Amino acid sequence: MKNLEHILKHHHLRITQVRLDILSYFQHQKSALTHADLEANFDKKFDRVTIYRTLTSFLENGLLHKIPDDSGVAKYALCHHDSTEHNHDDQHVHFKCRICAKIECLHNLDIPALHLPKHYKMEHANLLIEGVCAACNNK
Amino acid sequence: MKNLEHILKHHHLRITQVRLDILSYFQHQKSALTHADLEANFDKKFDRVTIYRTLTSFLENGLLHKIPDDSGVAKYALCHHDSTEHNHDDQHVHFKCRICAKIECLHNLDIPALHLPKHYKMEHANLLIEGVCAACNNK
DNA sequence: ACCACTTTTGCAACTTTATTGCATTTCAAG
DNA sequence: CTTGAAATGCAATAAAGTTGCAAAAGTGGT
Repeated sequence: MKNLEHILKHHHLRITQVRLDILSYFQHQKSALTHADLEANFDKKFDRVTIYRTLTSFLENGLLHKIPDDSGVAKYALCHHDSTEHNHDDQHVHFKCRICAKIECLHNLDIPALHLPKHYKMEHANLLIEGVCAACNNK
Repeated sequence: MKNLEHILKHHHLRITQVRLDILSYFQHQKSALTHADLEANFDKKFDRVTIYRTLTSFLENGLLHKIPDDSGVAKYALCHHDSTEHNHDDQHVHFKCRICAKIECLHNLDIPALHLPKHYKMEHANLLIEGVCAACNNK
C-alpha cells in the first residue's frame, strides 16, 4: 500500500493534517464511516466543518465513495482503484447488517448485468444488500 | 384499482383527509416523492409534522416504501402489492435520472440473484440504477 | 345517532445533519 | 523565502426530521 502522502498527491489534494488523519482512519476501518464517526474521533483535533469539507474533497477527488442507504446519514468508504475522478465507476456491492448496522463493501462481488427498458441509459449502479453480516451471524 | 378508503382500511389505517389526499397524490405520480414535494402541495391544508407522520404510517403499514439514494432526503413510492407489513419484500429496481433527478420504480425488473460470501445472510436487496431516463433521453 | 375510547392532528419547541461567509492560517511552487 | 492559492476555524444559518402535549376527529358498540 502506498503511503498516505503519496495517495493524497495522486488525488490532487494538498497534504494537511486533517487529511492524513482521516485517510489513515478510513484505511484502518473495514466498514463505512459517517461524519459523526469521524467527529467522535477527531472532535478535539479538528473542527466539524473541516471534517465535512475533508469528506467532500475526498469524494470529489475519487478517494471516497458515498454509499446510498435509507438512514438519511451520509456514509463513506474508500475507493479501491486509482481513479482521481468523482463518480468514476467502482462497481461493487454494499452490505448493510440489520444487527450491527454497519455497511461493508463487498469488493469481490460485481453487480450483475441488467436489461433496462427502452430509452433508459444506465451510467452507474448501486446494489445494497441488507441482512446479517458474517460477524453477527457467528455470535 | 380499489378506491382510496378501501386501500387505507386494508392497511389498517383510519380514514382521514390527509391520508386520502396524500395517497391519491402518490397514485397520480409516476416518480418517487419527498416530504418537501408533499409540503409544497399541501402546505396550506396540512401541517408539515402531519405530513411526516402520514408518511411514517404509510411506511409502517406497507403502503409505501422508502428508496435509498445518496441525496440525504427520504424518497417514497407506492408499493405494488397487498402486503400490510413494513419491510415486506417488494423486490424491484429503482432508476434515478441524472438530468431530472426523479426516481422511478421499474416494477418489471427483478433484482438478479447474487452469491454472497460465506456466513452472510441476505434478507433484502436494493438496486438503484443511475443514468438518463426515457423522458430526458427523448428531449 | 350517540357515547366512550382511541388515534390523529396542529402547534411549538427542539435535535440532528449539513452548508455558507469570512478572516486567519497553512501549503507548496518557483 | 516569498507569494498566491487553498485550507482551516469560528459563527451563523439552513434543511430535514422528531417529540410532547392539548385539542380535534375517527370508529366500534349500543
